[in-house]
Formats: sequence, C-alpha cells, structure tokens
Amino acid sequence: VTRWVLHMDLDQFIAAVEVLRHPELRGRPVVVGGDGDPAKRGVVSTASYEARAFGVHSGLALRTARRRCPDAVFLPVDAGAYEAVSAEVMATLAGFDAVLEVAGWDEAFLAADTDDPEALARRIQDRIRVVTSLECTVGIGENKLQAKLAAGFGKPAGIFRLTHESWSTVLGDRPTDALWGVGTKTARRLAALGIHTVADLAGTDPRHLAAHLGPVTGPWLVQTARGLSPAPVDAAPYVPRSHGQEITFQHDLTDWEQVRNEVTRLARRVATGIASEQRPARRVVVKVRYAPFITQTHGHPLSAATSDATAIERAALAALAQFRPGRPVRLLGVRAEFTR
DNA sequence: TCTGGGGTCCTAGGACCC
DNA sequence: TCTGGGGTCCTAGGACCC
Repeated sequence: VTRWVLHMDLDQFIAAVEVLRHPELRGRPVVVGGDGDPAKRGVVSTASYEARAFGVHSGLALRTARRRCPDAVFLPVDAGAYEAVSAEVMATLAGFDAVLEVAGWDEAFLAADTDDPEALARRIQDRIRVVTSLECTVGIGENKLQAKLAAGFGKPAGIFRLTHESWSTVLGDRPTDALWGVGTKTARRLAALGIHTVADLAGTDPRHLAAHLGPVTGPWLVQTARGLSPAPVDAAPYVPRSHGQEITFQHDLTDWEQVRNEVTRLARRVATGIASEQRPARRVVVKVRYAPFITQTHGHPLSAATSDATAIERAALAALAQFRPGRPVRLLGVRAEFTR
C-alpha cells in the first residue's frame, strides 16, 4: 500500500451554509460579507457560484459586488454558524482511518495508506454529504502541496489526482501565482527576473533566488515549483501564536481622544479572548490604518508575561503613544502575542 | 478591485555582546 | 586608536492565506 495525502475542500462553504439555512436561496446569487449591507465598507467573504458568474469573488468590496450583481442576496457573516457546521465536518473526517490535519473552517488534510485513494475520496464526499448536506472537492497527491493544488483543479464536487509524474504536465506552463504561497507581488518580482511560468521557476538555481528573495523564501519557491513540500500531515492540535481584534470604521476617526477610547475597547476584548486561552501574552501590537490606506504598527512588550486586562490595556495605550496623531484613522487593531 | 478580519511566516536593519 | 566578524534578539513591514 502507498501513503497518499488527500485535501478536502468544502465548495463555496460559507454561501453553502447560508443556503442550507435559507433553502429558498438555492440557485440564486448569494453574497456573504460584512454586516450584509452592500452600501457599507466591507468585502465579500464568499460568493455562491451563481454570484461568481457576475465576477463577484472573495475579497471584492461589497459596493463593487452590488454594482456587478445588483440582484444578489447580501447576507451578514455569522461566524458561529460556520464554526458549528465546520466542527461537524471535521468530526466526520475524524471517523476515517487517516491522520487528520484541520486547516481552517472549510479545509483539511488527510494522510492515509491505501491503494485506491479515489475510492477513499468518494467515501469522504458521500459521508460529508450524508451528515451535513454539503458538497466538497477532494484533491489527491503525494504531499500536501500536490493535494492542495489538486483540489483546485477538481472543483466543484470533483476528485483530482496530482503527482510527481503529472506535475509538470499539469502546472509547468501555468503562471507562478498558480502555486500555493505565490501571490501577485511575488509573481511580479519573479517576472522581473525573467521567471514567468512554474517550469521557469522549477529550473531556477535556488541560490540565485536566495540572493533576490531571501535565504528561506528563494529556495522554498524553487522547491514548491518542483512540486516538493516536506511538511507532513500533522494531527497535533492547533496552538495559536497570537490573538487580535481589529475594526474598520464606517467613517474615519478624526478625534485622537476617540482613537484612544477605541484602542482601549479593543484591548479589553483581546484580554477577554486570551483569558480563555490560558496562555499569557508577551507583547501587544497596535495597528493604525490612516486614510486613504496607509498602515503602521507599533508594539510594546509586557514586562512580565500576563493575560491581565489592565496590563494589556496599558501596553496597548503605550504602543499607541508611539503614533503621531493627526491624520484621519480608517482602522484600528490590537493584537497580543503569546510566548513561543 | 477604493481595498474585512482572522491569522502566519519571513526579511531587513539596528542594538548589543563577545 | 577611525575600526572585524559572528551570533542573537527585537522591531516594523510585507506577503500570503482562508
């Protein structure tokens, strides 16, 4: 038997959960994001396939989404509902004879020893459909990178196998940002070096790229383009490194006293959040995004690791004191970092 | 594309030490 | 005295992902 890695990816997860709760929306364009008001500042979390046909996708401004698809149903994000369904899906996956790594609300990796990974993939799809009425895509690979990318090719509701053997045929001619971990910025930097496709990147000297993109990132990019990823599927429970809260204001704040008040409120919410973690914080970082979209951060160490609300509040205000007041503020954030 | 909110990891530069 | 080299830690910013 062979060890295979499977990547389970729920299709249009957030929109699908909303359609389950509101069956009359099935077949209609559904857009979930912000507080459900497309006139406000906010972005699309997930759009149903019907809405995607109008060019609406995750990350798009809600106002733009409404312009592209005025007939869409706009719904607010209801994290609690998605968490509950996600937990059901992951519990279902835990019933399979495989190493399970949860990779977010709507994704998981499974490592299993089998001679027929497609059959296992079908059983996973059937089981999830029976238990939750949700559709998913399963990617199959020899490592997590291959399985993850394979799922993208299998959508929606499909099964796709990507291996060392098929890697360069499937991906070689594609642009570098087809890879997991390569976005538009990195793709542009690579293009400036004459590297346009996955095959170009796979054939690049890792040392050459290290000189341009850093000692870790450079060689990592080349390995990724070759379909290699050493990280095994890891069933260890997720241990957060930080916890934060941030808020974008519908109207920019111009009064610094109000900025201080909002930072205090966020710090208290962060303190409440980490109290349940049972892990003390080492540092507090405050983020300020000035209008139009200029972001700065400043941190303040906690003299002793603590989860005490007053200490976190004081550290947040000390961090805020390093900013220069004046320009209108669009967003504020407070994040507490745990000891490693 | 006028750009959320939750995160993670890497980079580069400065401080500091031997 | 006009200035090494290496290691580690901290910080702010950037890129990416869901």
